[in-house]
Amino acid sequence: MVRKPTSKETARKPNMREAILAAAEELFATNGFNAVSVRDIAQAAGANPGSVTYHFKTKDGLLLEIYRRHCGPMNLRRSELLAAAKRVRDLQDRLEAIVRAYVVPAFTSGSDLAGGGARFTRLRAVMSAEGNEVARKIIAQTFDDTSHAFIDAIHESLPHIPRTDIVWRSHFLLGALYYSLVTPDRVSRLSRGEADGSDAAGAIEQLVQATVAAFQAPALDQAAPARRRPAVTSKA
Amino acid sequence: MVRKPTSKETARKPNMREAILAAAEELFATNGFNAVSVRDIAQAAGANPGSVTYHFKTKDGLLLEIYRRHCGPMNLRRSELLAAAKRVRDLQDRLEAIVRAYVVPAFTSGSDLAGGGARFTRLRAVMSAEGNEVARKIIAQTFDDTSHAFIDAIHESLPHIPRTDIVWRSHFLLGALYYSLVTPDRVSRLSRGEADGSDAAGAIEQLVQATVAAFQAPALDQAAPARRRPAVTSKA
DNA sequence: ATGTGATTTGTACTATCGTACAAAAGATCA
DNA sequence: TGATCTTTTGTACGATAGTACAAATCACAT
Repeated sequence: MVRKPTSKETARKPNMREAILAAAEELFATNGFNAVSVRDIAQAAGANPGSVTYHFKTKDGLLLEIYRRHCGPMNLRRSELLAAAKRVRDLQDRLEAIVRAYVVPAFTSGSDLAGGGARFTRLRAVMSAEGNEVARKIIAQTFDDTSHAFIDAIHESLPHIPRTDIVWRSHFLLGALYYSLVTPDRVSRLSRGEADGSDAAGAIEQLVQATVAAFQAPALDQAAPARRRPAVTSKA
Repeated sequence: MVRKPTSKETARKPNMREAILAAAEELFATNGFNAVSVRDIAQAAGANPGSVTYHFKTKDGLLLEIYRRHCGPMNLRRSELLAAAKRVRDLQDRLEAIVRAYVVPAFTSGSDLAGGGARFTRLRAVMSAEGNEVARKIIAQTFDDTSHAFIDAIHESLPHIPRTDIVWRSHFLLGALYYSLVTPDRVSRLSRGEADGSDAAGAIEQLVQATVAAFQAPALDQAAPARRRPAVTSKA
């Protein structure tokens, strides 16, 4: 023991496990689950392929651990922000605060790592699109409670809107949120450089503003029955 | 030539090529590109694996042909509906007609097959999420023109909203649209059976209603500067 | 210094992938 | 009917997938 830095929280703690998790998260979020091989992940993490098996047993196990790592903190943060939002007096402000409480944790860090929130949310978006079984199970049993809590809170702010409409609009919100993280470049392209799709703060403001308005739209049933003029059916 | 039914458009034309295209479309749209093997597709189409290679050379070629098959008709239909929508006098009605012109072809049949529009749109959603290269190229050079046309039309209906905001909100619309087709079961689940996420007509009405309201939301810059109270930052 | 448990490495196995290609089968027209 | 072109079949090849496992290495308390 000649002044060895105890290797705890001091100089470098390579911590292969963490490196693998981070690399897998990044690769899965950008390329999908099946397009990324265990060897790809190992290489990106500077690890040996066998090391992945050692720490996570299977590729599914690795994905599972990524979810476990993020779900708790993100839902906790959402709960905190939702509780705070519910205390807002003004009804309009409260609705905006609720939406913000839902959106912000998805874009920003869930716990420690910078941009981790956005990366994990993008991962969820991609897994959802691919119909990943592991993800589907976790999502349903981890996020549905949170989703219901938000839907209920929004419904309380908009009692005249049927719950069904609130559910649909919440669904649209999540879809818009996901898509913003999946292809931010499309926004930059279509705006001809005027907007930056990768700017999280800008995306949040735009999303919150648009979503609040969408929630406040009149309910479907009571939409002025005199002006039904869909103009939908063209000749095939 | 003894009255042979010329095999054109008559009795049965198995047309393996079409069967393979349909099977691939379905499988890609629900499982992603890499999760589906050429053998899976062949089996689902009742064809031989080698037959896929014969008709489409490569797996990428197969995906490419799926896009080629749908892009033209869908964009044509959108153009027709957009042109009709632009002729609507009332500004509010016109905006709704424009949004409808964008949404409806994505949910309904692009040309002949029932439900083909929704299936192809779901395919695009999944490919987009997976960052598929083949899809990315086609999308950018095939759909950006249409997107710009819609953005311009919407901007004309809402001249007081900056184009950047319109772009963002159009982006949210597409994200919501995609997500509705990717996980319709989530709507059914969260609404506790009150809504059916698989009901295309219902989804369209909800999406149009919510989106029109989102487009009509005040612009970001001029959002009453006195009421900035984000209530965002919690104690990490 | 040494023993012990945790981690990393290297390698190998089997399965499946996309694709190629020759042979069989089917269609078409003189 | 026989020749020719298109389509389908069957099989095979090299590459790569996920995972297992023994050996090597490391961390560290004694």
